[in-house]
Amino acid sequence: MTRWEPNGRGRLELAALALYGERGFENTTVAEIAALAGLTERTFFRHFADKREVLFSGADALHELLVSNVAAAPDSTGPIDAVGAALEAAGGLLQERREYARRRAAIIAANAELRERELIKLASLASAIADALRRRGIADPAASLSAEAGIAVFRIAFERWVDETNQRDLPELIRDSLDELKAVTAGK
Amino acid sequence: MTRWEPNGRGRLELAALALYGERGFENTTVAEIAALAGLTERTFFRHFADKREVLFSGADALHELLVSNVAAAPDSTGPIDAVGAALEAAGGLLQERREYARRRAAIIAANAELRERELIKLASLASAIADALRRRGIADPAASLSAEAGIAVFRIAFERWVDETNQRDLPELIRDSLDELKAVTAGK
DNA sequence: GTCTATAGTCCGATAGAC
DNA sequence: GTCTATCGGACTATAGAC
Repeated sequence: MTRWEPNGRGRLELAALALYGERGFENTTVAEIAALAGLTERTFFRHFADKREVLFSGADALHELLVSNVAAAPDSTGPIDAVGAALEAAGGLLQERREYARRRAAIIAANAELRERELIKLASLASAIADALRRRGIADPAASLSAEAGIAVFRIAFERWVDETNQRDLPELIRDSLDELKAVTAGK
Repeated sequence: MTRWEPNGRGRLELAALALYGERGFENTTVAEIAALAGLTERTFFRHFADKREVLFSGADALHELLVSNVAAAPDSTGPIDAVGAALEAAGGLLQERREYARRRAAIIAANAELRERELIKLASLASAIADALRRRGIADPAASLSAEAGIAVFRIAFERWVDETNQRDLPELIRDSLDELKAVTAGK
């Protein structure tokens, strides 16, 4: 027997997702999330640096997956395609949790502070991808540009994916989005 | 004679820049900024929605300049080049206020909350540019991608520009950065 | 686990410009 | 009179200090 119910962190994440979804991020207090998870406010802040971070702790796994996939691409693959392939693989994982991803996306889209946090997470992702490209021998600014362009491609594909009307899979949308970027920059 | 010194808003902006620069964003209270400007905390929040916004109110002018420049490009110009030309023109304006721009950039770079705010401003800029492209008859996702890619190009050029060691002008760096993106997406 | 500083909101009051 | 800029004080919640 343990003194506490297990997985307090996970319970806090679930409680936050539920309350943010029901009544919105702004109309939810940390005390309410903690109470729903059977914990105290203080414990919430031990697990998460702030009220927003509770929605973003899963991002680390995605982060590492992307970096290792960029590193694992064949030597002959150019930077933008190495990034594209890594994004498609990550998109495959998100595809499997589509309902969760869409609920979370709706919560974030509804609040400016959460959108800010999401953008800085994506920026740090771009920075990590650029590092991985540099380790492949790609010089700057090509490394930074490929990473940033890749993130832009991902964002636009993701937006289309969460659109109710769109039934296509995320990896497919990512591939199309990258192709479209190539067409645009080629002056088509 | 007026009851108040004129231009309270401008005084608040100057006071904030000075204090954020001296002691950092986190170690500055709104009350201190207001006191330095000869106003009260309450008045600060009438002008600016929050403590960060005081650094970003100049962004609106840049916003409109970019949108009108995208709209003004010749019909024959493709989307990515219309965006590129608009960014170069905006870069020319920043070039004229280099010292101010660099002081402000250093303050923002030193604080995560300020970086978040900057990213969301750039995202809204990208969205406005995409709108302008759509008004030129560019369909999505080409419009969104051109706008987002343009912002990525701008960010990377701007980073290089604020680098002490780099003596090149911002418009020139923007042009180079766009050329580099074209090379990367062409598979070079 | 308690205490506290500070961001940010709300209601209202006041004073000058037009 | 209307409009706009200022100030006062009380209030809640976040987030960090102790």
